[in-house]
Amino acid sequence: MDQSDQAGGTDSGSAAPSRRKDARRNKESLLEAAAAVFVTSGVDAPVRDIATRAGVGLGTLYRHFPTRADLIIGVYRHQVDACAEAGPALLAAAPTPHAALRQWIDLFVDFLVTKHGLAAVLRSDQAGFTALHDYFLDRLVPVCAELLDAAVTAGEIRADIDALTLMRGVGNLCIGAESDPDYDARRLTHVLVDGLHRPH
Amino acid sequence: MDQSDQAGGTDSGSAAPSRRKDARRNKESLLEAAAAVFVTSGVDAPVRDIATRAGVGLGTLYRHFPTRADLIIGVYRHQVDACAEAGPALLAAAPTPHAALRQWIDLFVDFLVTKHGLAAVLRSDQAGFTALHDYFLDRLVPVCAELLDAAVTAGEIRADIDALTLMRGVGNLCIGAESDPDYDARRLTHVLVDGLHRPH
DNA sequence: GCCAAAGCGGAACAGTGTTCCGTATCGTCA
DNA sequence: TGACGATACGGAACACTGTTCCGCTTTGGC
Repeated sequence: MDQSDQAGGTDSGSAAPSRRKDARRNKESLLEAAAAVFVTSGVDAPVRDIATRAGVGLGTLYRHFPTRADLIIGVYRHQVDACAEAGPALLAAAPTPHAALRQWIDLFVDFLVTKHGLAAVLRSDQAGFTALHDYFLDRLVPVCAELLDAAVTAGEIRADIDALTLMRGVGNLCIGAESDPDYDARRLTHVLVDGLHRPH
Repeated sequence: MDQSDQAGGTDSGSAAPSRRKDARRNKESLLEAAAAVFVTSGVDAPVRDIATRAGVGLGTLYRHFPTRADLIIGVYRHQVDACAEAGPALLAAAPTPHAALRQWIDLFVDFLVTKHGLAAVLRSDQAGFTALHDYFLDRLVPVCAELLDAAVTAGEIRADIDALTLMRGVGNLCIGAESDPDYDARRLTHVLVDGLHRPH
């Protein structure tokens, strides 16, 4: 897992990196610790565990990441961005837009099901998680919309499901997949995507 | 909402109703209070709220319902049973097994999306919720399997999705539907069920 | 080296689930 | 009817978690 410059340059809009070296180092430690703890205990892991592993106090954690969502975004931003960027490439390479959509959704599903509890928390209505929700949606929905539009234009699929709804559906289908070998989220998302096909 | 004899006769396997009138009355009060609180605050409502509304102590609540899942089952048992019983009737009445399946799933979806947070907790991996999970599955999966089998036998749908997987998928698609008017769980489940159609 | 600004740590608070046990109530039997 | 054992009651107390707050420390610029 690589998040070597989360605290650094490419922050989209948020606060500039601190001038103080210790602050930058702590933020880095927190991201590393969070990534490790997320793997073992899921994204719901106690905040204290993360602070302890990072060797910082709770106040420090909360200053750098006011909500758990900020921490999760920090840890997974790179992977989400990579997924977003894969969309146009797939569209160019795949035989049909529908095939591209299917492959892109596979990518998204693979990402989600390997992050213990992420799909669930993405769906959470708890206050404070809207930032997480919004980040994922801002980044991925436009890509999904592009693929969807292409498939609609090609006459491959029905037009009454918008990108947001589809993304939420796919995200929901991934909930719990990581902790239950009998539940095949990938196959179900395939069925869902198949169901988009124009009835004829 | 009617749960007038939850404490009474048709308990499948669990403890016999208490000989003491106060105990029976308290159990009844708790079910009523829980039903009311679930409507306003969701199935995640604080246990204390339920005990307070029922006018009993926490110990009493926990004695009658050792886990939140037991309480939820108590409150919704009748509706789950009704849904289960509707399956064969639909199969007999609908023009095709696939149509029956679709209607039955609509029934299930309507039930879930009107119970604030139920779908989410159904999917929860937290210890103690397995009883809830199991109750729903024990009751509904056989019905779903019957509908599914009929549709497969009729050659209407693919055979590689089992009832359990489908039920989980549908349940997942319902998560969050009650709190977000833009998310159309019913339509998505239709797409999913459409996707079951044999590719030709 | 000095100092204001920035950041740090963790105690303290608040909300929740869960346990436990002294006390009150019930149903029964003499 | 009165007494007695079984049953159930209530809520204080504990454990765990998220979140806030503030006195103290460290840093970087002068």
